[in-house]
Amino acid sequence: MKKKASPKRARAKQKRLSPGDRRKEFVAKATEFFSEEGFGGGTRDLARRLGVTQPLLYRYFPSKDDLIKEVYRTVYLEPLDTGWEKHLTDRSRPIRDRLQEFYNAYTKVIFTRKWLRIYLYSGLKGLDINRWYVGVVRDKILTRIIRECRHEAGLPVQSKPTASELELAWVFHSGIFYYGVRKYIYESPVLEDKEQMISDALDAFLAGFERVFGSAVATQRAPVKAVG
Amino acid sequence: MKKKASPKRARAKQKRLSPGDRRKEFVAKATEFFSEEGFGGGTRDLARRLGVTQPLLYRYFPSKDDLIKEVYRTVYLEPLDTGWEKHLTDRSRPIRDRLQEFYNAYTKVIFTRKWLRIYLYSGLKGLDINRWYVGVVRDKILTRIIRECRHEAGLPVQSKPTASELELAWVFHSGIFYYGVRKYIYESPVLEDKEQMISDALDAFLAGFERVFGSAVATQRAPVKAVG
DNA sequence: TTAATTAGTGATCAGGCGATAAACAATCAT
DNA sequence: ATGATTGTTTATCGCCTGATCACTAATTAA
Repeated sequence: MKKKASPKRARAKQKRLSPGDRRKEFVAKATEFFSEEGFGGGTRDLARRLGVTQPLLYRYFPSKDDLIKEVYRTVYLEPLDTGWEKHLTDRSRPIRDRLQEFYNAYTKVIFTRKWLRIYLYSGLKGLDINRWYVGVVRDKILTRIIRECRHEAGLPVQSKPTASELELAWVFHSGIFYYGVRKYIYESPVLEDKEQMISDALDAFLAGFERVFGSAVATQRAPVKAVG
Repeated sequence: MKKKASPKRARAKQKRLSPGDRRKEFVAKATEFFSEEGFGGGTRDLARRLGVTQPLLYRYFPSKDDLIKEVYRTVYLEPLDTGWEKHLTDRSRPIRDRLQEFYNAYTKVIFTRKWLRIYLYSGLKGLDINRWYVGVVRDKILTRIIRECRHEAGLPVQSKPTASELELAWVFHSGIFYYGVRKYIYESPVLEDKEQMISDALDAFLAGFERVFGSAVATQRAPVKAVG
């Protein structure tokens, strides 16, 4: 329903964007901004970074806190599009390959300075969304991993994971997670080959799981890691 | 000017402490305060918590930032009095026992809400003292652990740890560390028995180290964990 | 073209912040 | 006691913060 195309000449100072795009742009840049400055960062500095004036933020978000909540939402939902279960539960493939691929994909999403910082900031705030995410990791990832490990070790897979099993899975998972923290937040030197780190951690976890929880009969081991 | 007739009752309002004790008290309570509120917490709120007025802080510390630095110093030096090497390098005892005892003692110090929060806050700020601490953990703890693991596995112990060895040790260490984060910061339910968590993590780490780096000959295993 | 609508801005407010100076009050040397 | 010293408070300053309002300018509907 465009009557005339004449005014779409290249405006030197094209300020006006469609509301939807503007909002998305604000949230995206605000995520970067707050991830660096922390959520104590000022709305004026944020607006400067966006190339607009500070009051404009309040046309799109009722308050700074609402903007922050939107930042949380987008950040926390980001890793959930990875297609977890597909990797984890396909029993036609060796469990080790499945876990390796899952953590390759998962860490590809969360191992960014932006994501990790927002995550830690919100964790320190004790937000509900953080608790929710921890629950998702436990129920959708770790519980599944344990079930697959049990299956592999010839143990019954029906019952819920024990606290000990869950804890070992958490320690494993957190160890991998913290690789990202060391690299992207502490900016500490790490083993450059991320996949080898995952591979070695997997060896330890799988061996440990079987040693601690495995039945006496099943003593088969995962294949030795491929040397690069 | 003033009437001395008034007795010195009701003088409990104003208390006078020696400067040294006052300072220590301020730093200690400031640590608690900042660990909860973050370092964006206001000096007025802090003073209220101390039971004094806000300007008094500036008689003891030139600025808020100086107070914060002192908080960092005390917090970061706290875990260094544990007597690490004593636990780790006494080869008359099994390596597993040494590691278990070391991590029992170490986590007894750092697994507090206060310590973990200050640590994470300072990590997000990218402070030098945080980098320094990471280096201490690497050089004084992980490097020693690797050396002991090599000794146990019949490998040469002279050369510096490889990047892969260090990484596996980091993943193990971080997994234990993050248990504290989950418990005291995320306030997520964890396995109540901390020492069993350490024990299981140790099983996995030792088994993993040997599997990944161990020579073909040394296949002896650590004793099975005691069932509770 | 014109009128209505809406993205974007300048000015500003109330409140909180870190920090300072001066007045006050408790202690100590004499 | 007296005065000097020093811990503590009251009052306040300048700055920055999140938020609001009236206004301008770009877009759209008629």
